[in-house]
Amino acid sequence: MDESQHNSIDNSAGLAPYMDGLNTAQLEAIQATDGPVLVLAGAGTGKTRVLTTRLAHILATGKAFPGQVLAVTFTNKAAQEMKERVASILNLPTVERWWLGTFHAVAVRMLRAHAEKVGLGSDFAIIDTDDQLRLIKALLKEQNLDDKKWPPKAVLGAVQRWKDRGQGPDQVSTNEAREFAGGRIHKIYASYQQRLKELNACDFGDLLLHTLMIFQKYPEVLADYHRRFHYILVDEYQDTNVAQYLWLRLLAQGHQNVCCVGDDDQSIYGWRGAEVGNILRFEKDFPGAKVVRLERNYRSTGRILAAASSVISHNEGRLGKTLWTDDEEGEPIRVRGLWDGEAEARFIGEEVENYQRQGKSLDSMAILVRAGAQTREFEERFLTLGIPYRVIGGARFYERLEIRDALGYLRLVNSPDDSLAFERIINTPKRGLGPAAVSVVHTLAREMNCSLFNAASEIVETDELRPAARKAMAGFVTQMQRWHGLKADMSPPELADLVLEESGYLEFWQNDKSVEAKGRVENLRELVNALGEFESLASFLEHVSLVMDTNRQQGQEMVSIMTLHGAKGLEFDTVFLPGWEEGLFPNQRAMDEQGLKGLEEERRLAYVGLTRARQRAVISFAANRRMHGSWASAIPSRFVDELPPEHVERESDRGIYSAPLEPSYGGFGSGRWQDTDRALSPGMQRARDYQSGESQLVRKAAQKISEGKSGFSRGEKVFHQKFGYGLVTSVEGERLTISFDKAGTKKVLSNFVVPASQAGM
DNA sequence: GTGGTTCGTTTTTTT
DNA sequence: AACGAACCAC
Repeated sequence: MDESQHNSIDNSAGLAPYMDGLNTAQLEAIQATDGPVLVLAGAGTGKTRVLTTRLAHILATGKAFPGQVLAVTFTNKAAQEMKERVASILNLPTVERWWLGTFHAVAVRMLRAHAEKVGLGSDFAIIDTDDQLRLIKALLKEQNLDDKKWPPKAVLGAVQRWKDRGQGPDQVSTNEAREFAGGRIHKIYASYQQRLKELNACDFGDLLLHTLMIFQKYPEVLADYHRRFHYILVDEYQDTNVAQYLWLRLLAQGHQNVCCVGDDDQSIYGWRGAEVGNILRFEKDFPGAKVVRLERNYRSTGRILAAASSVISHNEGRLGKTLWTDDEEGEPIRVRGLWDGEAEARFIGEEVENYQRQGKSLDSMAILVRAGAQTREFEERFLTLGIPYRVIGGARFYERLEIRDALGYLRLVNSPDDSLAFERIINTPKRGLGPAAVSVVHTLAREMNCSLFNAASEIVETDELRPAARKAMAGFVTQMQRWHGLKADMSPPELADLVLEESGYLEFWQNDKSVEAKGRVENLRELVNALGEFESLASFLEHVSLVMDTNRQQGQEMVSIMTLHGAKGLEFDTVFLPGWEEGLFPNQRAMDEQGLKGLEEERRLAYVGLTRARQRAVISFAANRRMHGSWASAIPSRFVDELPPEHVERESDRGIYSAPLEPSYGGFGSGRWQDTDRALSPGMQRARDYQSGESQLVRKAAQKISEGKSGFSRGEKVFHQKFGYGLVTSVEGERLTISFDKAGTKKVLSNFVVPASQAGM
């Protein structure tokens, strides 16, 4: 334990008031303003405070003017919080023109200033995922690639991975390019970039990639930024991808005053290109770097920290931190086994009510799940119990269908040459301009080398379209021209109102009788309202594509339900962690695709989940879970095993991992099948332990014996306690696919099944 | 061109 | 189970 972190530094040494109450390590991180600094900030160690105070300190001591500091974050929320806190420390009214924002917001500002260097106009559009997919689809078709074999999503994924790594089409090695469909996907990448250029558009990855290219190709531009930025601050450094890393490294070469804050144990975005390596390598990248560890935790009880530390200690290749707290030990971690997902939801519902009866606020409780789909069970349960809840994450405001459509209109009104917007709304609502009509416009646009809108205005003068379509198209073109003409004379909200009204889009939803239509109309109104705060349509559109947040609706006390990923950076008194089952968490797919790397990232997710808790954590798992429609048996997560037993209180429902006491399923089964000589798997043994309380030692021994195969083979006749007799149709390690005589085909773990010959023994 | 039906898929998410 | 995409029939 680092004694120095015990004591807060008092103010007698003449420290500025904003330094009050900081511990030694925090102070060190703040005061080491010059030269490279890596702050390893464990969960709950006051990371944000350090970051904001450091920035305030640099400004307050006159080391730099606001315009000379670059501060980057990953989310708008983090950027916003930082702005507010720094402004409040320094008592400043505004931080508007500061270089403080997300990587993308900062990059777009740089890119607008130098767009011509990568062949774009400074008014380039920023496209969303929908547009990206439509582009990719069109290109696949053009190149005659089968989109069954090469799903647009996967192709886009490959493109994004290249971009995450800072590689434009020209930088991808020939070898690697050939790996994907013999180079055809790489060809798609090249034409995708070409198309974007023609459309005067960028995707999110481009914002960084293009600025990176500019830095590399135009040393004078980079030198200019070097002169400008005396200090650089980076939040959540463990989440940076290669492109962001290169981008930062180039910028930091100027004054070398770069401070990166992060936690390698909380790196949970590897699947979208984040490289833990960036943070692990910091000292090599910046020789002479100072490394400050923040290890004193101000958030959680001792037992929660012990549990989190114990789990994460199973990872290799960590920089290593030891979190400690002055707080009390607190309550033990509760671990509860339940029969199935429904029972789990019932249990958590009851516990929420219990805690609520004890006077705990619903706001202080959260349920953190591995996958978004898991939220449903809890929602249903809470609905019947009447417990108010909010699901955090899900569809963001500007990702909603009606908002994207409306934005399509606004984009087109703003710049009629935005062909992606044109494509999106030309037949929304239905105007009788389907794929056939659009394809005619496409062809002409390509011939004339002009935008779709231009082509459409030409085409209505000809008889290339059938009369009905021609009339519809002419009407649309005329309307659009009128709206575009009104742009200069109307305020953004007035114009938006008019467009949504006259286009019939609003009416379309007003007439819709589905349940969600009403909400959609409201969302559209909200969009119009949001426009009120902007000078021009263009500035609003930029805001919406980069920044627009959706944290609305508060007031009533509610339990939060969200994914573990969504919970990063948040904290709650009580945290429920359901679904700790092998396959679900750690997620099977993560392990299949990424192996040990995937498992370790899952483990970090467990660490993040546990460290969200201030007072208590309640972990649960179910023995049976319905997945993708069919039932599957489950065994407790290995992470359960990695918790320190002395800090855990196990509870388990009766009978979840043993056969029923009496033969109740069609008269089969004596309940003795578990006593056959077939050794138990680690997971099954873990499961059984929750019933019998066997010692860890015994269990470990059992693990050794049983590691590996299931012992069943294809074609074997087997018996299952619940599903009856069946035939094994495939074997993957412990996972069997069985075609049951009565219950249909199910995936079942081998532990739940005995050879048919042993049934009823 | 529209609307209904079947088939196939299914983590995590920001910008 | 549930959702979306693709396909087919009017």
